[in-house]
Amino acid sequence: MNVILPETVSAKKKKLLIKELLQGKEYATQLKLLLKNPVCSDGSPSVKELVTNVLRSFSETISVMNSTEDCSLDVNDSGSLVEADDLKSEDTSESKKRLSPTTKDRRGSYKRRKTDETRTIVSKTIGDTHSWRKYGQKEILNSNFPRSYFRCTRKHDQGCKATKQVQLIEENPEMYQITYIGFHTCKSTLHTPQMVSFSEDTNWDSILVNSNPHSKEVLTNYDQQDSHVISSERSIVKQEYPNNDDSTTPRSDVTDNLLDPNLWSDFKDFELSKDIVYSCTESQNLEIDFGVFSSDFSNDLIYFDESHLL
DNA sequence: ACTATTTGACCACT
DNA sequence: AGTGGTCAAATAGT
Repeated sequence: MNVILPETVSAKKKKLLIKELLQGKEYATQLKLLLKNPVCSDGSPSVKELVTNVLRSFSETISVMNSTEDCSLDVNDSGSLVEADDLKSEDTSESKKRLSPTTKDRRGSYKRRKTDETRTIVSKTIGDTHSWRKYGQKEILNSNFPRSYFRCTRKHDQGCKATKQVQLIEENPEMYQITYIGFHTCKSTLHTPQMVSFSEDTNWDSILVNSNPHSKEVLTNYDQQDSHVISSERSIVKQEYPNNDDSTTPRSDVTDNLLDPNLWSDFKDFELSKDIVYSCTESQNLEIDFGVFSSDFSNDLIYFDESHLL
């Protein structure tokens, strides 16, 4: 495990993060012992309780790390943190709308953000609780489906840098691969981002987490009716759907399916939802590598390489 | 040179 | 009027 905390993370937060990680490690250790010696009826916590605690610790940790965003911080091109307000001041919408005759047309003058945080999900729908504006569509080489580019509608008034790219998956045109780039710094969200929470009623048999330092992909499956198969090389998902009559009409344009309030009412950037495959890459604020953490609940196997912790 | 990504202008819809 | 899609053009990256 390789956690690099930036200078801008306060000592208090660092303390909190370390506390949570240590707690999670403790729970994982207990779990390991319990799995080694399953006949323990001495009042020690159950596997379910321990797994809940481990996941809660991770969720809490990531929530705290994400909360650095709340300080209106963002990352500029050189990788250093800047105030979101500064971004706002340099990008006022109305002043740019009409170019003066002397102003050069700045179309295409952009900086490609190679190191921004990206999260890739696979979903049947492309809508979410954020408001997006489509700004481009392009035929992509070696793909039958065009890629659509969306930006946050708050980009100009709040300097929100979040963008997403949507593309139908070649191997499964029923599913969209959605790549979120950058975090929302706008205040258009309905509630504060929250990590996935696991209740006592969580169906553990239906959850599979498989992550390694190379693929960094997390597959979640809350719906037992669905069957996901994922390749760690690419985000390919093969899925059997619940009876769905419109499955015979492939969608060629992602705008057909922008908003589905019922399906997406609970979806936020960092919330796991039904039918979603998450693939997280590098973080702009924190460089996190959870090392080797794999679990197979069906076989009662769990492996967490804690040597990476130190 | 080529592809991917973004911009700004324009337009349709509500 | 506000919102959001389309599209040609500009530019970054390889």
